Order: sequence, then structure tokens, then C-alpha cells
Amino acid sequence: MNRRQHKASLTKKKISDAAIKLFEEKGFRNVTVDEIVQVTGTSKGAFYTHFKSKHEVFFDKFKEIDRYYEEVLLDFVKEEEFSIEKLRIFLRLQMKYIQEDLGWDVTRTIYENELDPSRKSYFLMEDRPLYRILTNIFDEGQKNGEFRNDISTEKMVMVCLRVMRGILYDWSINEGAYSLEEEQELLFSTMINGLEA
Amino acid sequence: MNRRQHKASLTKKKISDAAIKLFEEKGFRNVTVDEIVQVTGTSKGAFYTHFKSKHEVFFDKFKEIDRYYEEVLLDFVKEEEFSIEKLRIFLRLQMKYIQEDLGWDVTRTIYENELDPSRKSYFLMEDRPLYRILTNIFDEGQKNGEFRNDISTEKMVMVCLRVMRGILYDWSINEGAYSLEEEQELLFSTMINGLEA
DNA sequence: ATATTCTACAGACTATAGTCTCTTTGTCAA
DNA sequence: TTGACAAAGAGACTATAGTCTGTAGAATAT
Repeated sequence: MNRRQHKASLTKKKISDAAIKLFEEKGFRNVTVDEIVQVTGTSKGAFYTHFKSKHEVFFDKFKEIDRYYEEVLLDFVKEEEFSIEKLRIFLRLQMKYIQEDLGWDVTRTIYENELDPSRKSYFLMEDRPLYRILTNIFDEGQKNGEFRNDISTEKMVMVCLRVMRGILYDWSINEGAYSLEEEQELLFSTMINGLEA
Repeated sequence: MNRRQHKASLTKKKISDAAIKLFEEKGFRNVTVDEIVQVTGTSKGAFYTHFKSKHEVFFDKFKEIDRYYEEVLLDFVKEEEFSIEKLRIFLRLQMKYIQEDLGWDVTRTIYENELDPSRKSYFLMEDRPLYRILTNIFDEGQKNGEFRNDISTEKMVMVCLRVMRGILYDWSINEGAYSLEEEQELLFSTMINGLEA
């Protein structure tokens, strides 16, 4: 990385840090790009060379989510004997993390971004770690007879993803008004119930 | 209704009709309010006296959805002996209707609107016919022992709504790329499985 | 060392949803 | 009938995300 690239990456980080801080303080919608640009002493040009949109500032946050799933949550899950328990715990911790560390405004913003066809989708990237994690769990659980055998792993992953999206979307439109950690239990246990062998 | 109100309602209808037609032709995001105003020969002032936002033009469409659920779908369901079958058929027909009559762009637009905290939410209106319909089905099914008795009807309705939102959100971000009518089957049957007594 | 090219950035500009103010005209009370 | 009021509408204006164009100076080639 030469001097120029280095300086550029500093600018990107400066913008990103300031933006995320402002979003946390005032909420995503109440922060303007002009404001971000102003407090960082940069410019529209700088902002949009580093980010495709105001939403995209979250992209790093998003990669962070997946890293957290892989590095932290998988550890908690590893020791469990049964795949069903792995799944249950993974989902609970995931919801807890989203509630406590991301918060509903970030979640809402990410969910909103996905609905805009002109913007890059993170949910539809096929190689998301989340998908691998779920695939592994279902695969293993199906092999040792815990999950139904009449449905492919892919389909079970799809079911699981849609249920997750359902509760996270619902939580977002409710502006985080209920405890995700508590409410997830019934929903996911119903789903797991329906997927058990 | 006096002459003035009559004329006003004509204007509203003119705007609404033209807008929906344009949305169908070009997609919601590719139609501007200026364009709607121009083709109807009205003005911004007229538009915004009748609609709180561009999204709100769908409000009527939304009421139409619920009317359809109540008037058409309930008829198909009435004859069924088992509540579980009623639920299954209702959900299938609902998805079929959304796929064929509304389309993913309208669905996406409605789902997007809900994510904006500054706008009126339709999903959170407690007296939506949809909620009554689901409550009735679960209530009846619980009484005759088809559904689990350890969960309240309200909670089962919540589970069902979240699953519905999950698949519709997912279908929206996929830009309607798969058949809702086909894909709903596995998801809802899994859920019903988990709710059966 | 000099010329050339490229890239990060500045900031003016555009597109568009939504607001504000002013005007017109129907309604209603006296 | 007339005067006050209100509501529907016209259209200028604002706020803000995103685009476009030009430039300085760093990298690179000769």
C-alpha cells in the first residue's frame, strides 16, 4: 500500500467512524451526508468514492455481523451434542447479539437497504458465512437423524432464513418495542418442531 | 357530499388511478410525483392534500387486500371441516393472490413503507381484518383440539404473521424471482407442523 | 528529470420527495 | 345577498441523496 492508498484508507475510516457514531447518536435517518462530510472536513466527492450510498456505510458493520457469528457464536455451539441444540442456541445468541449490539435502527436500515433493487444486496450473496453455518448444522443434524430426511438441507436453510427475516423485519417495524431474545423462542421452537424428524 | 367534496373526490380518484397505472407500467420507484401530477393535470398541492406520501397512494390497495381476504378467501375456506385445513388453504390462496394480483413491486413498496418510522403503518393497526381471520381460525382449531393448547391464540397469530412477513419480505428482495405459491407450502407446513397438537 | 496518467477529492449541480404560502371558489350564517 | 370562513388546489421553495466535472498531486513511464 503506497502513500496515496494509505491516505485514502484513512479518509475512508474517518468518514466511516464519524458516520457510525452519528447514526448511533441520532438515528440513521436523522443524519445527512452533508453533515458527515462537514464534521469530517471532507466532501461529497470523498464520501461517494468510498461508499456507493449512505446505506453502504453499514457494509463493514455487516461483515462484522458475520464475523461475530463465525468466531464467537460458533464457539458457544461447538460443545453441544445435538444439532438441534446447536441450532437453538445459535439462533438465541444471534438474536441477543442483534438486539444488544446492533439495535433496531441498524437492523431496520439494513433491512431497508435490501428492499432497494438499485443497491447491492448483502442477503443474497450466496457465500455468506451465515448460510454455511446453517447448512452445516442442518447437514449434521440430518445425518444423525435429528432433522427430517424428506427435505433437502438447502430447503431447511431457506425455511430458517425466512423465519429469521420474518422476526427481524417485524422487530424493525415495531421499532424494537419487544425483546427479541424472548420472542424468538416460541417462533424458532415452532419451526424446529416442524423440522424435527 | 356537496359539490366541493364531490369534485375533490374526483381529483383524488384521478390521481390515484393514474398513479397506480403508472406504477404498474414503470415500477413504483420509476414514477415521480411530478409525473403523476403532470399527466393528471393537477399539482403537488392537490397530490399532497389527498395523500400523505407517494407510498400512501397504496393505502387503498391495502384496504383492498384485506377486503379480498375477508370476502373472497374466507368463502373458499368456510366449507372445510378442519381448522388446520382452513389455515393451510387460506395461506395458500393469500400467497397466490399476492403473487398474481399484487405482484412483487407493490408488495415491496408496502414492505418498504412499513420500515419508515415517520410514515403511517398498516401492519400495526390492531384491527386489521387479517388479524381477526387468523385469530378465529386458531381459536376454533384450538377449541377442537387441532392446535396446541399451551400457547395462546394471540401468540400463534404472532408466529403466523412473522412467518408470513418472512416469506413476503424474502420474495420482495428477490424481486419476485420464485413462485410464492410453490415456496409457501414448505414454510407454512413446517410452521403448522410445529403448532399442531 | 520530465512528461503522462491516474486517483482521491472538492464542490457545483441534478433529481425528486415533501413543505409552505397564496389564491380561488364553494359553503354557510346572518 | 353578502361577508366570513374553509377547503381544494397551484406552484414556488426546501431538504437531501446522489452525480458530474474539474484539479492537485502522487505514481509511473521514458
